[in-house]
Amino acid sequence: MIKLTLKDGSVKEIEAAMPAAEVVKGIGMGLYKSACCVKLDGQVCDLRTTINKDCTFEVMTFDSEEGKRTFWHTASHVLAQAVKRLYPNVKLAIGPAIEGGFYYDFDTEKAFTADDLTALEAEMKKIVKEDIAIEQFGLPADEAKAMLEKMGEPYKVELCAEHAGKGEDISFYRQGDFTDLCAGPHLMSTAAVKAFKLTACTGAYWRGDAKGKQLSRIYGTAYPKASQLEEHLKAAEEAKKRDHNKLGRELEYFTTVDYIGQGLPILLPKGARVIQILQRWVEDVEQKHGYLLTKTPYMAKRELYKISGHWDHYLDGMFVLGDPHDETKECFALRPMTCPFQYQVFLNRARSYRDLPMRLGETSTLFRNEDSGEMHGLIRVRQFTISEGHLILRPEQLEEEFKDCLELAKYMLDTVGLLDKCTFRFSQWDPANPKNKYEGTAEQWEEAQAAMKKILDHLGLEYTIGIDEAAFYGPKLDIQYKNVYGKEDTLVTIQIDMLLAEKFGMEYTDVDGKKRMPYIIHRTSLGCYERTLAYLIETYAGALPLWLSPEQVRILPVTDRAAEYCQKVLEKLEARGIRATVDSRKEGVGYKIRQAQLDKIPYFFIVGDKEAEEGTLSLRSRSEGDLGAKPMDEVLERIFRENDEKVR
RNA sequence: GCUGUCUUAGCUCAGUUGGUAGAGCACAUCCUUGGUAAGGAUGAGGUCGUCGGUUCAAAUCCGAUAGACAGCUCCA
Repeated sequence: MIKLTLKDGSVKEIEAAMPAAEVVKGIGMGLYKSACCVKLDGQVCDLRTTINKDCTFEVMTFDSEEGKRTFWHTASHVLAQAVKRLYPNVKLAIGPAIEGGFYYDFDTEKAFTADDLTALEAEMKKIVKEDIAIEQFGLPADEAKAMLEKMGEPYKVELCAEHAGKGEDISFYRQGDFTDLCAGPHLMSTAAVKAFKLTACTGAYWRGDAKGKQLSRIYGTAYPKASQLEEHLKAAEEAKKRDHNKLGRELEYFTTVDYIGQGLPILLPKGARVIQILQRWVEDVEQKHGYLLTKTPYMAKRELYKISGHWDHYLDGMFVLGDPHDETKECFALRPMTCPFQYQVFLNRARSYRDLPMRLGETSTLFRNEDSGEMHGLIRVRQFTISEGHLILRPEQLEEEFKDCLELAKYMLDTVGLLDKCTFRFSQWDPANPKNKYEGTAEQWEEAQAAMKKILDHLGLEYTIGIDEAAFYGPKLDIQYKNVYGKEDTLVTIQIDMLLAEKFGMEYTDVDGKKRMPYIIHRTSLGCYERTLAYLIETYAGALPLWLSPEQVRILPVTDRAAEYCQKVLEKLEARGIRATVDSRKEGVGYKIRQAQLDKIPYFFIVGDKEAEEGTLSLRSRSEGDLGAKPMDEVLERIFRENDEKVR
């Protein structure tokens, strides 16, 4: 007798060992039909797994993350089968489930294009209709290798070789004429993959190595029901409408010009205004947090970057003025970071422990010659301005100061309304990194990472770990944000650096009169203003909170008889620092309202004879619509109050 | 940098198998003083991203190049 503890706590007994699928059938055929995989003692397992001992038994449907992944993984096999049927010479690489769907990488003579997807979808439809049973089998490593070689799948042979060392059988899945090396789990039949769509085809490197072979990747998504697929595709369409790269241009926050160059956006008056508001606010808040404002040069001689190590690591990514390799002549480079410039402030004279912590802040413009394929709207650019800062510390100050940096960043992200959707990543080095990216000794890295881990754990911060995501000089805490396409970038970073101080000969005299080397925290509070603006536009769909709106109030006169009254109201608004305009064009009030609404102005006043006479304002908000006529002071007071609150 | 797609008026897009370009919005002028999401009329605006090639003839076909988009790789 085998005892299975179900999700609801009840116990189901089975007479003898049997596949999980049979157990699920026993619970109910309805459940079996929607089952994707099972969790046995918390482990995700295939429905084919034989149950031969007591365990907890949980059935995972498409509603669960694990169920989705199994479903999408099978969908990727259906895709691969279709590709093999239509293009027998194509070689298979890998085809995992990912967030929101799946992809499969293929090695093909000619890369797939959007036109090929239609034919592939049709073939997939056939495979689903054929209701092909999916079977799993294992082979000893040498037999597996021989079979894959016979099948002519070099990438699979390579993957097989990797698994061979473990001494276990190599797992395969077969569905009719298609067999794939795969650890699973998978659905029981192709029939379940009812609604699917191939969404994109792109290039992707084998094993993520840009020097390696480039494969042709097909992305797709799939659902049990057509209605779910429709819903997903619709949601993706809706998300695209918030794309800052589109909306930001439409609303005239920024633009780009071919002959200025890639990654060099022009901030139009609205975008420039928002960034100015953010900058002034950040500088003021940082001052209150004890930061000393600095202003350092935008370029330096090559020698500075040689000391810092950036010359060796990032020469290709710098804008160099002069011949970088001609040592007989002076050579400058635009700065790609602020660190070594700001260190000079500390180095200006001999320092004592009494000077520490020294918190340096700067609104710093940086230049990085990104690869041509990297630029994206305001998110990835070649010139950007960051709320940069470096803290120079005694080692015992590290924890408290790091905590303050994090608190400050969280406060700022919360105030602008981005914190809710941020995630935290502890970016560590990879001791096995083949690119030889990291400097310093293993001991130094272990020390810095242990220090950061301790701090993060003390704070109880939830974070993921990013191996090989560290800077060359130290580990980072990255605050990540996703754009409307789901692509993640770093919004804010706080880094511990135990290496650069030594390179620059930074030291302080400690209490005991001995010279010691400080620790350094590299940090930003609100990140790059361009990127932050991009995320604000996407998060708010262009309707920025009142305090960040470039134009906060627009006054719409109904007739020019109200001009004088409008002017009076405008002056009252301006006296309190509200950014307001009067739309005095000779247009109908309906037309002006439509314009104000499309421009996403937070509040607008409709002002005609009635209001001028009664001393009122007809208030309209972009979100609540017509709010009716109210006494002028009441309306103004409401706006002043909301503006001061920085409410979202 | 790599793979794929794309580039026609300020914006969104039409433009049949090659025969030197159209619409809507926006803009300008005039009329309209109009009350909660588009009042009317007229007009201006394009060497079809750029350069080169094929052709009697190129927005249309070919090549190069610059931008844009998605993904990969990179991101101090």
